[in-house]
Amino acid sequence: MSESTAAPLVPTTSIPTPQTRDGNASLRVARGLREAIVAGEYPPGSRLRQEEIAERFGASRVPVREALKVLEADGLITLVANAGAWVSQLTLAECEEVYQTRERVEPLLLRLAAGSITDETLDELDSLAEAMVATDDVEEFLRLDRAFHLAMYAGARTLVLSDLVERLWNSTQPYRRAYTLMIDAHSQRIVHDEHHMLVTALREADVDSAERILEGHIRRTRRRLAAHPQLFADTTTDRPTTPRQTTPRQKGPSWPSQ
Amino acid sequence: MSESTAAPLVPTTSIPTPQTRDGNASLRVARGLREAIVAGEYPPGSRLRQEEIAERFGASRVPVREALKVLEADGLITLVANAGAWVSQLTLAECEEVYQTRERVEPLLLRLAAGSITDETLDELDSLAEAMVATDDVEEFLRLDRAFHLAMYAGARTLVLSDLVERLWNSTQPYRRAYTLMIDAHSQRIVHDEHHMLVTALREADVDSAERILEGHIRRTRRRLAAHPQLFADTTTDRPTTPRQTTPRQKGPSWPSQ
DNA sequence: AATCTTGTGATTGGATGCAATCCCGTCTAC
DNA sequence: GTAGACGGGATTGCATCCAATCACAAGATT
Repeated sequence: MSESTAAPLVPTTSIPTPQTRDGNASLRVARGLREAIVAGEYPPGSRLRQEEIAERFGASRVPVREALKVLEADGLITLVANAGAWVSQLTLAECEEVYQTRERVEPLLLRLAAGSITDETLDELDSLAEAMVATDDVEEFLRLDRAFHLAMYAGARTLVLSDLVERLWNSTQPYRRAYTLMIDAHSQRIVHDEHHMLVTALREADVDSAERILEGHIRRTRRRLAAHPQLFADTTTDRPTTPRQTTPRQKGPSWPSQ
Repeated sequence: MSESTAAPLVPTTSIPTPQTRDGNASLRVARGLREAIVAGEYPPGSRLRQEEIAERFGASRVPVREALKVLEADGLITLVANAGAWVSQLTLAECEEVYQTRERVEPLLLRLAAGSITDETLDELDSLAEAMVATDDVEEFLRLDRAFHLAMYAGARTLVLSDLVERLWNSTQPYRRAYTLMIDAHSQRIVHDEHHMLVTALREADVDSAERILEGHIRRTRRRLAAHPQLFADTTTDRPTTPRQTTPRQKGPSWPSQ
């Protein structure tokens, strides 16, 4: 490239600041990497190399490391000092913990949001629930499910709580995906009924019922997940049978302790 | 490569690594700064300068920035791009949000911990509750209150949930402190009674009652806080009456949006 | 033959330096 | 007297560079 300039110094790869704009690089990396993990691009246990991520997002390793700290706090990845970063692997117990937390927290968020749910929102919820029945694409199903729940909560003028709920959703997304892949028609029908009952309760402005239905909905999902322990990291085997290839099954705790 | 090391270069400034040890600096900074904020050393609204923190903890600005990211995720501080970091200021609404979340989440954690509470723990809880009545030092009171609750939860073999509860405690600590300063004898007596009832319920292994008592305990504290809105940042005045001296009241949202 | 030791390559952690941006006191205009 | 503009100084954001640590493979010893 580039003989036009006599001085071959200054490599600069043509553009001086290709994407330094956009305000702040670490935010961009955190957002993008979070999306990629939630989308399943990096499955649980994947090793995340700083330089690879840096190159992918057109940044240096410094903002990447800041983003990794954020994602660790999100519970999405696990950092081990001087060793590296891995996408978090949840044990069944940890996943149930997150779901039990959701059972308590999401009904509250729904209550806080219920007041400002409009008729248009209710119609939108109905069509989302319908679309979930119609599709048989797993990714589409997951997207619709997430959209359904977040649409219910959209009216809440909260920051802390909606943030928390989104984190809880993100950290369990891989397991919802794995489970959805093996879901049967019967369970799918139940999910649909529960969603429909939720919209009905909301339409009648019966917040107490809506809370209870939502709690039961999450609890049933948790129970169904618990019936498939093979989806999770095994707690019994401390020494991994797989001698750690590119993905050391458990380099540190699957969830950072602090 | 090279010769047999005839050259005694290597300045090494006497001590090779004065405090590089200790594993990792950003963890040390995050821990120390969190303690300092929770201890009230930096009140809400304080500006946090990277270089000052770096010097305080004997590190450079890079690990400090990583620590700031972690504390932002904790909800303890608020980062604004290209502007700086401030200790988070909660509005009354945000503080109530956190308390409502605690009302739902802490009873669950108590339930999960209840199974492994020993008699010694119960005695310890009793003495902590007694000590709270005895003292009239605010900091001591806060420390004991925190110790009481965390001791109840100590037996829970959870990581996500206990982490979450600790974060919720930390982010509301300044307001508990401000409130405790103006607490009357009557309210203090109620707190003591609730703590005593909690221990009693736990001693009788009545988890359902314990959950309800704990929920009511937190709710009553929230109500008392709400009766003192002057403790919080004001939502009505968008332009701060105080023209921002060292502490710009609201540079961005008091809680990071993502 | 199995285990311990040693050394090399790869990866992470942290310090320094520089460009971009913002804060804030001061000045100007109405 | 109040609101807006402006420029110096301070502070943040990021890239590069170097040291420290770890993983892993080859060799030596019992």
